Amino acid sequence: MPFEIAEIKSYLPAFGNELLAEIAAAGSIMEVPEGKEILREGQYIKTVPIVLLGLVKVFTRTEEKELLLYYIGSAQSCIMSFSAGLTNSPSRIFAITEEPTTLLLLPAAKLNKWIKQYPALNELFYQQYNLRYTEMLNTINSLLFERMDHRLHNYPQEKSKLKGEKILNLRHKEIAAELGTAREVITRVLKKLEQEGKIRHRPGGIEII
Amino acid sequence: MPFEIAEIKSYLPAFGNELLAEIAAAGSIMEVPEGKEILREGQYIKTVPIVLLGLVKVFTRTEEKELLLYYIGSAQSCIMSFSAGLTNSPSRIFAITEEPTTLLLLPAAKLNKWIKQYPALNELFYQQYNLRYTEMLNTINSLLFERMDHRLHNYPQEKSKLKGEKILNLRHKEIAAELGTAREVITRVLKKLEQEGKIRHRPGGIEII
DNA sequence: CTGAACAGGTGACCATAGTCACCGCATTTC
DNA sequence: GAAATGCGGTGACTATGGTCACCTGTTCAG
Repeated sequence: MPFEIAEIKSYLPAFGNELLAEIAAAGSIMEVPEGKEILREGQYIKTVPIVLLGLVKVFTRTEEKELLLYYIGSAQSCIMSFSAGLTNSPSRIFAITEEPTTLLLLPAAKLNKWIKQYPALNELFYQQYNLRYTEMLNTINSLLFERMDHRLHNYPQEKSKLKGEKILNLRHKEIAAELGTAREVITRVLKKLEQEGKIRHRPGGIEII
Repeated sequence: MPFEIAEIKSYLPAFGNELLAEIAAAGSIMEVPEGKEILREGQYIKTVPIVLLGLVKVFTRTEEKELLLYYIGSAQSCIMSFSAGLTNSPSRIFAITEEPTTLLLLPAAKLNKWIKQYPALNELFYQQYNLRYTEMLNTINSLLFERMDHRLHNYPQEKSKLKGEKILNLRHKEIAAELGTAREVITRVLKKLEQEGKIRHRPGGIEII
C-alpha cells in the first residue's frame, strides 16, 4: 500500500527525513480489522510492525490456557517480532488486534542496518524493550503475589485507561483468557467484587468504582 | 581498581580498542564475594555492571515471597541496571552474587553516548534484552502452565547446566525462594520426585536422573 | 417462529499448594 | 557439656481456584 511520508511522521515525529525516505521505499502500510491474529507462535518474521493507530494485544498460550502479556498501542512496536526478525527465530507469542489497526511494516532484513544508522529507530526499540521488560515484570509479580480478586479488580482499571472508556463491555470469557483463568472464576469473583462495592454492573458493561 | 585493557578484552572480544580505552578511563572493576547483594529494589543506578566472571542471580520479591527471574553469567549484563540507569528510574528487582564475581562497572552517564558510538556495545545490550525477554517469558509460562513438581524437576537441571555440577548441594529454603514457594512444599515435592525415581539423594546433595 | 449458539449464573466437588505446629538431628557457640 | 541455631521431615488443616454439570435468558439465522 502506498503512503505519505508526512503521515508516518505525524505518528513518529522523532524519525528523521532520511529514515522516513528509506521506510517509504522499503516498508509498507497495512490496515487490519479488529479481532484479527497478526502473529502466531512458531511463525518466522519477515516484517516488523509498528502500530501507527489502533491497539494490538499480545498473548502467551498453550492448548488449554492463555495469558495477556501487554498491549501495543500507537507509536509502539512489537519486541517479539523485532527480536525474532533480527535473530531469525520463531515467535513465542501470538498477537491479535483489539481495535481496527494501522500497521507500518518494516522489512526485518533492513533493520539491522537501520538501527545502526538511525539513532531515533534505535531509541524506539530500546524504549520498547524497556517498556515490555517492565510490563512482563508486572505480569510476573501479579501472577505470583496477587490473588484473583485483586488482579480482576486492577485489570479493568488498566483497560479503562487504555481505551478511554469508563464503562467496559467485556465478555467474561475474554477476561478469563487475559488473566489466564476460567470463565466461571471470573463470574464468581466479579460477583464478589460487586458485593464488596468495588464494581457495578451497568447496561452496556461494567463500571469500576 | 586499576585494570588491564587486555583482561577486559579477553572476556568481551567483540569490543573494539577505542571502546576499551574509554571503558578503562571511565569504568572500574569490582570483586564481589559470594552471597552479597549488589542491587536492591528502589535503588537508583550510577554504574551499570557487566559480569566478567562469576554468577549473579536476579530476583523479584515482596515481604513474604520472592522469585528467581534469571541468572547473569559471564560476559552478560544486567538489563534492569541498564534501563534504570538510562531512564534514571529506580530498580524493581534485587540481585545477589551466587559465586565470587568480577564486575566491570560502566558509568550510567556515559552509556547513552557509548551505545550510539560503539555498535558492539549496542549489540550487547540488544542481546541481553532479547535474552531476558525470553527468560521472563519462560518464567511466566512456567508459573502459569506448570505445577510445582514439574517446575521443581526442571529447576535443578537448569541449575546443573549453569554451574557445571552433577550433584547439587542446595538448601530447601533456597530452592523455595527461587521458585517462589515455601520450604515445606519443596521438602514434600522433592520426596515425591525421589519416590518417582526422578531424583536421588546423595551425600553432598541432590542428583538428577 | 424455532432452534442453535452464546453469555452468564450457580452449586458441588476436588486438587494444589500454602500454612501451622511440631519433631528430630546435626552443628556451632558459649 | 549445654544451649542455641539451622535444616529437614511430617501430619493436619485450609484456601484458592480449577472443573463439571447444568440451567436460564438473549440473540440471530434460517
